[in-house]
Amino acid sequence: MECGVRSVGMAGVPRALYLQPTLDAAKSLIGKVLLRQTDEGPISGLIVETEAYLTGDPANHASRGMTNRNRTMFGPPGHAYVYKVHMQCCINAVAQPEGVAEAVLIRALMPLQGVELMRRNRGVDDLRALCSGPGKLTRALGIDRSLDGCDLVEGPVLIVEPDEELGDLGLVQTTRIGIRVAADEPWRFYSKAHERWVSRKATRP
DNA sequence: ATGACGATGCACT
DNA sequence: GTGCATCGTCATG
Repeated sequence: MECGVRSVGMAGVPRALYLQPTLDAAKSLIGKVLLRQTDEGPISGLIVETEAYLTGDPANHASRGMTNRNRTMFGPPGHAYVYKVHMQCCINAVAQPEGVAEAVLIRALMPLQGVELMRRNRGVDDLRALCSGPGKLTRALGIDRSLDGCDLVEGPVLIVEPDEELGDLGLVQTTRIGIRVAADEPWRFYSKAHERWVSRKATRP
């Protein structure tokens, strides 16, 4: 039986997850499932890598106030902030009560459902390359800016519990990737048990 | 109207 | 490790 999703129409993880301190929310999202419902069926993957973006953090898109691009970050928790960078889109879960504007970037997935759709969407065959980066995984799941603001508790993009117990993940905490400011803050998290699926391993333990 | 700049990915050394 | 394609967004004039 295929792992990852029970049925279409299920609810996402409770909104309370996104009201924890954002670093805790980023840890809690490791081992959950990101699910996109499409006409051709579900596409999903286990969240294995995240990053937190906090208040007063110069790398946070919201750190210089609300703009047209980042307005979703200032909205209610548990919604998807989808933004474009270069040619890619990236997806975040908005954390904290409305107006606070913190978020968790989803950086890598272990593919679960809809792998052939992912291969078609990405135009690559290698399973390990399908979702091992924030721009790769959105492309694999068919997520673009039209889904900005979507409720991750209700869909059509959701974060749900995995349907099997995962055991010990061995959470790794390390520095964030691809930023020029606040680059030393250890606000990236990944599952050591799923290290082969992450975008990049920690350089120093 | 225009210029600077990416929370990237990929090709290449 | 380095270089760069490529374009939406934002700040500025």
